[in-house]
Amino acid sequence: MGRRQDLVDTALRLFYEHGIHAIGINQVLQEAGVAKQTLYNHFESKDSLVEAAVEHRDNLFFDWLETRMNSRPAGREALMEMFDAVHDWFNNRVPTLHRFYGCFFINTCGEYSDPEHPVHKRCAAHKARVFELLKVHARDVCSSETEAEELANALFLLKEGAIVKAHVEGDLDAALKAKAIASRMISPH
Amino acid sequence: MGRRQDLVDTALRLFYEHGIHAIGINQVLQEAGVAKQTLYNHFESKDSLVEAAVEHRDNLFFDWLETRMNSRPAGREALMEMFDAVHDWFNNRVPTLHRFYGCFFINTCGEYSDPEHPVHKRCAAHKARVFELLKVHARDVCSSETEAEELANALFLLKEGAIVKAHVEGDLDAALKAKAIASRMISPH
DNA sequence: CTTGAAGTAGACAAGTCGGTCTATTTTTAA
DNA sequence: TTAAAAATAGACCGACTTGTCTACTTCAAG
Repeated sequence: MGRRQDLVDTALRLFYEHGIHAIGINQVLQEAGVAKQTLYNHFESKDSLVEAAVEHRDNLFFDWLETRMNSRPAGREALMEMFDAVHDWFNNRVPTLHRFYGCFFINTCGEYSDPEHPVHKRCAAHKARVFELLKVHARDVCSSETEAEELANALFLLKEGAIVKAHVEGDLDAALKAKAIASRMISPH
Repeated sequence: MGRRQDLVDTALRLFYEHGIHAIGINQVLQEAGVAKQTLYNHFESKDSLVEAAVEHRDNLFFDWLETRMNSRPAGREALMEMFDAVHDWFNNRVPTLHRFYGCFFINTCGEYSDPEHPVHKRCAAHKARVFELLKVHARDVCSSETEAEELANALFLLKEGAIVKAHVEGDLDAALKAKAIASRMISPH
């Protein structure tokens, strides 16, 4: 599989579960079974490993969500599928995404609050990417671009809110509640 | 003001801006201008200082929000005021809450993912408290308890989503967008 | 078979971590 | 005024931090 990917996989898993500053490079190396020099052969610093982990998570998450939404008929059903998908995620039915510890990008921005930091920017880029995916599907049920933008925004806020509620409060049904609210927003009823 | 409160204030400010694991006890001491032994006189460990900081932020935030909502006529206007309040927060017009770095409780749960950890529990308790506040005001515009619960839930998700969008993506109008969506949910139009 | 790249273990550096301890000074109250 | 309480500076502890360096091994391609 390659040492580099081993490092990124292990780093992501540990960073996601415990936060980035709580995890030392030595722990990543030990759990990945890789020598220290190999890490600094592939990455110039811990920060660049962090960036790689964020990028990896971006692809992992986005591809999964896109596939799930595209697996349903275009329009209303595809949009609703997003909530079913994150519901599965919250309830640990998506091994690809690891156990649920909230949103890795939200958590990471909590540790990199400076919006100009490369890591923060990458997290923002991920959210923008997901928002675009939502907009694509929103257009299928809206008669104008403005309307699609507004619907995508509403669904996005509900989804983010559900992630937070599920993680902070441990509400495993947060996604279903968000879905019920979203359902009323998408015509036709 | 008391050394204890100096420590809690300083710790909260630093934890909020940089994350908890990124801030060492020595930095808190230096910026608070307090000796190390004094800290361990008031707190038995860093973790208990963290708990105190979370508790302090809970009161700071809740009292502020409650006051703002209660300053408006009961019902629809009080509910809408929540979005204006967080809009001011996002745009750094609430000195009490410091500069905006997202939600301290969400960020903190990103570093304390174990739901049984006292710090995580305190964050969950804060969110539950805010939810109850929302429910109180939702009852004023709803004809049944079930309806009030559902409305409060929708507004809560929109608010949490807006916080995330404002912080991660730097969208300073996220609260106003959430408000527009919420507005359509509250009868009478 | 050889050569060079890639990986290994582990010592090492310079600094920080949370936390303890001592010895001294300041503050508070009787 | 005096005695107790609280705060101070700073040494110290062992463990851990990111990152560098050396010396040795594994492995693949020509």
